Amino acid sequence: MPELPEVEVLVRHLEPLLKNKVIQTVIVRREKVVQPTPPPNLTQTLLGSKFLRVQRRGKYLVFTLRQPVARRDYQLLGHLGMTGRMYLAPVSQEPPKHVPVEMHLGKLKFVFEDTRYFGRLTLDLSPLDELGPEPFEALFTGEYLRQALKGCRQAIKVKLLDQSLVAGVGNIYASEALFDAGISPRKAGGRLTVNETRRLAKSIQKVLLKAIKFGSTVPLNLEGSKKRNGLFYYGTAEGASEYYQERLRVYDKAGQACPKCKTPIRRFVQANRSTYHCPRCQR
DNA sequence: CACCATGTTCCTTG
DNA sequence: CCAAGGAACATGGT
Repeated sequence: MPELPEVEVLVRHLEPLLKNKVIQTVIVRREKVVQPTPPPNLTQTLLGSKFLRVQRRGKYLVFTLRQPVARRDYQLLGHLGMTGRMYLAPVSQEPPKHVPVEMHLGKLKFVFEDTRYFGRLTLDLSPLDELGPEPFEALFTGEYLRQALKGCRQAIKVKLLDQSLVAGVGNIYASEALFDAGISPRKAGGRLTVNETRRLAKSIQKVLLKAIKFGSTVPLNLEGSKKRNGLFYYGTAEGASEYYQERLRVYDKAGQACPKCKTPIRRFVQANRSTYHCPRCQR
């Protein structure tokens, strides 16, 4: 489940559910997911703490908690990796196969499920220091991109995955944004014209915002116990299939007609990841 | 068995 | 030190 829009939708979903809940039990089943915080350290810190708020920064979830006794506020950092999910469930519910961390909050429990264990739930906030601007903050403009890409010889698609350039864009929305802007994913970052960086900044915002709106509109299945169907990758609840159609325009659509010019969409590999584009619309 | 998968980090090479 | 490329991490789906 994880690029900026998915995390944003999840954060909005979790915020009211977690707010003011007190942690009564912490279960760490996979040390790796919590590191570099030692599990006993994490458990000791969290026990008795109350959730104050849930926010997003890039693809990270930032939980603010309060220890009532010490009267200390602190933050917990979450990341979903490739397959992470976070949701509330009845304490009595049977835990699924891969749940690295679980916290009991009265009759409900906060579940961090992650089949591949690439995600994180830790007290180490240092990854936040490496992040570039949020796509929706005022600083993020075509001019910013132009400056930041100066002298860059790496392909723009690959650069968009660099979280220090912009925070939150991942493999799906990188292809989508470049398609929307009509820019070749192969073009070196430093060779984009002023016009192109302006279009790209706008397209990134447009594509992410559209996805957030989609995720806030459609009934989602955030527990994700069902399989994904490739159209909305964290899965929708029943009866949402009509919304599916136009969500993504090029990602995972190799061989299908480009929505603008009908040329078949192509897939190729950059930096070990799939890129999708229209060879005619994106020069 | 082969290849693919929403992400990040580490190791090598130049 | 920097940039770039590739593999590793771990599990599951097709």
